[in-house]
Amino acid sequence: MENQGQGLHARVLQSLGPAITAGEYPPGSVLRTDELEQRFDVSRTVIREAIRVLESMRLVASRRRVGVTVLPTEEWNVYDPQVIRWRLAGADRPRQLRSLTVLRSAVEPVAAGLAAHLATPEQCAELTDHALGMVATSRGQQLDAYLVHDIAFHRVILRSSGNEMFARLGDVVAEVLTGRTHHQVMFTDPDPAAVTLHVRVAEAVRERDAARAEALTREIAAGAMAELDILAP
Amino acid sequence: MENQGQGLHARVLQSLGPAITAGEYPPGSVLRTDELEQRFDVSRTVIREAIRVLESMRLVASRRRVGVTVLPTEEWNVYDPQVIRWRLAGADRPRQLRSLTVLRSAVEPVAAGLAAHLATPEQCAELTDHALGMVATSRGQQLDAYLVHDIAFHRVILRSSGNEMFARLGDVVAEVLTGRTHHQVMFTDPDPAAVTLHVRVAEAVRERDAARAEALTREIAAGAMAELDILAP
DNA sequence: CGTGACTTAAAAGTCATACTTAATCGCCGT
DNA sequence: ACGGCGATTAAGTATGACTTTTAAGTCACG
Repeated sequence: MENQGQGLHARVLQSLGPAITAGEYPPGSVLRTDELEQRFDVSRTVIREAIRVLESMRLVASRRRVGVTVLPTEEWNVYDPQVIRWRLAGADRPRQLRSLTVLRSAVEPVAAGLAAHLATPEQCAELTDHALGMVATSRGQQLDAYLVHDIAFHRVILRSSGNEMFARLGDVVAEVLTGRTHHQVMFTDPDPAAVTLHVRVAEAVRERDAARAEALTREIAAGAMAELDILAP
Repeated sequence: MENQGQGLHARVLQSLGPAITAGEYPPGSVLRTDELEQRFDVSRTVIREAIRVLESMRLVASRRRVGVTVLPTEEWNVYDPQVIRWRLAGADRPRQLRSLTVLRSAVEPVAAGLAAHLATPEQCAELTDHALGMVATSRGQQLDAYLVHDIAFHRVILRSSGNEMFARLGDVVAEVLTGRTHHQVMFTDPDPAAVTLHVRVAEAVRERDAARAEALTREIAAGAMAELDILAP
């Protein structure tokens, strides 16, 4: 029996998860375990484990005598990294990207303000390094190298905030930035204004100027929103 | 075989989840399925399903020949509502409450600003109703009634923002507010200043004044932070 | 003495099957 | 028309046999 993933349940999950989040099964649709058993040619055990996981993500609900019903979008655990990844890979990627960018615009400025208070000298150094890295790679089609620094920069900010909820958004930001680079203005170099803002945020944090760090990060966020044509107040 | 919950796997989950998030099993500890089988007196099937769910929450990782190892805190899906509930019920409730309050302070002002743009007339009405409800119940030990309006108010703001990520934080805010009422200043009536701020937020949203709605909500958040002695910039 | 290839065994993963439980549907009687 | 009651269906649970991965121990060889 050949296997490709890290377990059969994972394989089933990687098939059902994207399908559900993509809306292939509209809310209210019913899946039956024995049907899935046949479709994936695996045992009951495997299907049930996959279902349990989908259930914990609130993508589906399992009820006796009726089957596994797909839940409406409002029920989904949209903060589950797995769900985020599936949705970003699927059809409503644009919508998802907007949602996440708005979330970023709320969180990152506050995180930067906290980082200005709490960042260790090492973190300040990392921040500066990556900001300078962004400058160095901001011209001449080095978008991938630029992206690495950009992601790292925002990750450090979020981690330095000392708030675990913020820190855990690092992956989300990484996905958003990656998505942006690879699916939008692939050809043009990054906006020089944005690059400068990053350098100045690093400065502000180093100088423990929370208000300035926050304000500057808010400008970066505004830029990101503008790129996606999101209404900016 | 007697059952109390909605399924045996749920019962196991409700026992293991809180234990792990409370730090009863330090990171790196190993659980073996057959040991758990005996401990809970259930079949492998049930244990495995519970493990799969814990795994999807990144509380544990299962590896062959070694067992189910508890992951360090940084790995946990701290946005999973279930995980949040477990942690709020456990030992590091205070820490968790702080993290969540900081998150609120970042998100809610932005949500309020968006709500000012997007709230429907019905939502504006709900907002006003609940704000007035807060006023009406703000004096004379009617804390439970007050709490209901407070929660509803913040829920409407988050939903009106038109951002699904924000909307899904409604439950979190509800937990935080409930926790605050039931575990802190249970005896004193709510701060009149906070009550007034809610009324004014409702006004600002109704008048489509995004900047004012955001600023006022920021004041509410600052108050919540102050209650928990969180450094305010 | 070290190192690399080989063996072993422990624990998770999978499967098949039998059985239990709960809830929906429809029949039947009032 | 309606309400209860049994039949039926699909999920839930239990169990035992078997497979796969892999840490760890062993042994021979350099």
